Amino acid sequence: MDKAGKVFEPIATGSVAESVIHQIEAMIVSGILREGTKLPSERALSEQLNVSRPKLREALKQLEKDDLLVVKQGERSEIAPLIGSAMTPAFQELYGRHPSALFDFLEYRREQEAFAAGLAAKRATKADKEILTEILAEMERSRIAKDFKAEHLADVQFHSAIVAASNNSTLIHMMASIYQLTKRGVFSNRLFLRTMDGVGQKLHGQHCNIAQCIFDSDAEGAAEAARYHLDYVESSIRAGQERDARERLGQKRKFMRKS
Amino acid sequence: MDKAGKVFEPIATGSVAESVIHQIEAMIVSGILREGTKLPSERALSEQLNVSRPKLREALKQLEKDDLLVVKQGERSEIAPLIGSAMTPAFQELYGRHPSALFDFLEYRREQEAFAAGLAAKRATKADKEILTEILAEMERSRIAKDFKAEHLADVQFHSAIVAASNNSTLIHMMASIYQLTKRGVFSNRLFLRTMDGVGQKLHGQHCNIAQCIFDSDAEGAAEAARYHLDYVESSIRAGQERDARERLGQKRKFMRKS
DNA sequence: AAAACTGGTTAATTTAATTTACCATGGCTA
DNA sequence: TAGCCATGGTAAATTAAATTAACCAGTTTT
Repeated sequence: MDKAGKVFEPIATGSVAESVIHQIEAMIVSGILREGTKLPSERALSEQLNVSRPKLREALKQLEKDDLLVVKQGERSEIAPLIGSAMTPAFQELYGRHPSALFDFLEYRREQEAFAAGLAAKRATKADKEILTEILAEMERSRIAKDFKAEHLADVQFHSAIVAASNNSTLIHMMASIYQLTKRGVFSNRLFLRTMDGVGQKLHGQHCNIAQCIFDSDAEGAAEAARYHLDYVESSIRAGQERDARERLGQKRKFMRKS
Repeated sequence: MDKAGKVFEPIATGSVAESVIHQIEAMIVSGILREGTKLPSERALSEQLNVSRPKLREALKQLEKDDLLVVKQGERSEIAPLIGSAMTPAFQELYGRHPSALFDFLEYRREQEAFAAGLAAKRATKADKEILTEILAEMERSRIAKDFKAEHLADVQFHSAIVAASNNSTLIHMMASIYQLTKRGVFSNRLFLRTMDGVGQKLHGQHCNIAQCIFDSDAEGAAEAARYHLDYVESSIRAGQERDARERLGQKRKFMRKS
């Protein structure tokens, strides 16, 4: 039995603090705990985890040390910033002004969101679908109220929720970085507002179609609907720009006739 | 954050004894610890597992309680019998005498071993392949020495090793029950001896072919070779039975001419 | 401004595990 | 056949890990 006697491995029951760290890290990676999310109080959290407060604090201290948590006395701990930026602030400024950058950006988004929509159609949970339904309702509310800022925010939340429903942590993270550009208004909001103006109803229909394909677990349909939507957004922006150019020419002609 | 605050799960670091039980049970299910295998002494095992002897004993006592371990003072603990019998002793006796039962048995074995050979071709480890090579050599040795008992045992070991290399615990267990019938001589050894007589060289070649397909990771080839082998065994047994029947008729004719 | 919430610290206590010593049984060898 | 050596069996003392409880300091809310 000497031969078989060497097949056992040392038992390694992790410490309480290690187990806590492991669970919180897993929740960060899977997107359940996003950057900025505040944790419950230490007392509440130790109760939920069924561990003592000193041991919980040991774990939280380690997470703070690893730059995953921000801890301040008197305030609840919160998840640290997780998203780096693919662009420096200076490049973001230039990128936002560069005319064709917007279309490159839309092209990239189109492919990523088609991918995400396909995955979401396969993997979305009941909770994911309810979130999508709520955001769609909020978009419609803010569109009717002509609250463009709220409508724009809801639009980003909608696309972000689809990516979340893909349950692919790498895609979630990389797209969060992309959506941050949109949230910050790297591209002039005027471009988006022109797109929305007059075609909001149609865009809403497309959003509903994407969601319906996800609800129906139609992966190909969801990917195609997402691709179609982003194509439509791009062509609307192009049409708006061309309309602007024609109006500028018309104003110039009118001015020349007066003199 | 009240909503998100309910997403943490209680930490459950298992006790030392629970971890030991878990590891040993996993080794039983995966076939590493077979029935009859003796464990290292408690002192050696506690050293390998890096746990205290009292805690190890606590785990072993629970395994004994679950009928997975046999513990006797002064002797090393051993894995308890794990294989139940699909047949009662009375039915085994009848089954062994029933003429067509042998062919039903071979038919069942043929399909199971083709399945196992295919899996083994995909999954066999280096250790699995070495074991097969060793058993093939032992079979050849005992065939040349005309040690039929040893040859028969090696044959069962060969087929059992293929099943083990499939790494499918359910298949391993169910086939262990089947091979036990063979080991016990449920079917008259005379049938098998007649098969071996005169065709041993050919059967050996088939064994080598099966093994070679497994070494080559040829799943389809391995399954086909296994199926062909069991077909050949069956047809050899049938031929032997027909030869016996003709000899009995010839003896009767000879006796009638004398009177 | 006081109360209530939060994080921050530490000593006392409890629990789980380890260490150590010894007993009982069985097999092997001189 | 007795002694030795292996094994499993038992239990008390010690150590390590975790919990409990109490209190302090900062921030937010009423």
